[in-house]
Amino acid sequence: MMMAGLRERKKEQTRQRIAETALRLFAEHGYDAVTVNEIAEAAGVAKVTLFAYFPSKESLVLDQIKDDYAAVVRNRPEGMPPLGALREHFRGIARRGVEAPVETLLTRVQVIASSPALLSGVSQTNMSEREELAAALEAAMPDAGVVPRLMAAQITAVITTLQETFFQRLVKGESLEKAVRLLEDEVELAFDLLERGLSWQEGTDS
Amino acid sequence: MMMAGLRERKKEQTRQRIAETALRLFAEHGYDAVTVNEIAEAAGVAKVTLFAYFPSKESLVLDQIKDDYAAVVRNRPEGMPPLGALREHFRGIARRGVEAPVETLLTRVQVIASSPALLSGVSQTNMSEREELAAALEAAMPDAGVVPRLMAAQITAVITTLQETFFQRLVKGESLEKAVRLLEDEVELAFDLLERGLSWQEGTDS
DNA sequence: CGCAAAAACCGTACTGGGTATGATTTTGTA
DNA sequence: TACAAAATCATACCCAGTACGGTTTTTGCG
Repeated sequence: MMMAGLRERKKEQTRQRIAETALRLFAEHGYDAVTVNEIAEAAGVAKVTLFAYFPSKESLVLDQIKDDYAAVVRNRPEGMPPLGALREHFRGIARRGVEAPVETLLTRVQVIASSPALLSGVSQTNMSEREELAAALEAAMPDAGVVPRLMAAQITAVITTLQETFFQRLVKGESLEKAVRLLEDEVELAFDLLERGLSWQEGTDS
Repeated sequence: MMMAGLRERKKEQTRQRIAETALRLFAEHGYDAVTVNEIAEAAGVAKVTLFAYFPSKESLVLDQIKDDYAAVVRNRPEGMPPLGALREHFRGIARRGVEAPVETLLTRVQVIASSPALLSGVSQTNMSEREELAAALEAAMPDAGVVPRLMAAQITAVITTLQETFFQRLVKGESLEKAVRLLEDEVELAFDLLERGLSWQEGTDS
């Protein structure tokens, strides 16, 4: 009868417990120094079960970090250019700061930043976002050759850089408020740069 | 007495043999289906020796694919803007086509394209190129905040896209000449886009 | 040449991520 | 209560990569 289940809730709970345990152990001893066996044991499950919930050790940390730029482009209001829609989207994100508890987020960022394997995983995620955005842009502007792909590459790269900068500041101990304020300005700057080109606003240097 | 050695030559030879053997086996049976043990055996060395020459299975294919954009920026002639120097650099690469034997190159590209692990490795390489370029740009235009990093991200992303497009055409059976001709045009287009912005030359679509 | 030191090489055994198998327990429902 | 589906598990396995300790090859030099 689809009771919308006790079962489901228990699964979600177990999943949560595994992820939390993993993050805690990683933060304590470092990503490489913790084995999945230890995580499983500490979370009270078997290794096999852990891998039934998470497809890899990386995914214990990187689960659900993927944003969906392509959807932003597809669902943009009539008459708004793709780039404008994306600018609005990130303006919104920057303005309302970060919703998740800062503590956990910060721990996660620190763990990621300290492990090459995880950083690589992040850039993998970015690459797949880029491909999806490229597909959405190609749909929005057909017969434009490589242009949509070039646009997608530039946009994704810029967004990634903004995120990196933001998180670096948090890791360095900057307050959330200040980091958010700086991010707001940089979102505008970055999209201006995208729209008007790198030769705009250089001035001093040749 | 630093005979500039027999030793050196033999090492280079062994290294070459390992890489060639690996590429051949990967092309025949697929990247995942070949174990490093098999490669080592086929190349007549021990697994340990293979890993003394190559730090990982991936590197058997991805060795030396890294370009050095940062150097292009650092060594640019007096008075030339960084972006102009990079444009010249890639114009040159496109014009003189590909120097390595097309056969081997094509095999390598096919193998890479067919393996997620290798694709991930490529994007890792791109990321480190991006960081180096960012450092060079920051040196070229100090006190510009995030701008150099944003530029580096955009430039690297665009170049990566051009490379991907080029190789995709080769894999699809396009002739080298035609692929090179298209690449030449796209280099110009891509750098125009970088310099003048995405809002330039859109026209049809809003 | 002969010989010692360095460097390359190798066999073996190990670690750790991830998977296959097949058995066992838990849970929703009749 | 009974039963089928789903979740969990112990175990054994595969493969990339490393540690260890020993053997062979190369080289510089007397």
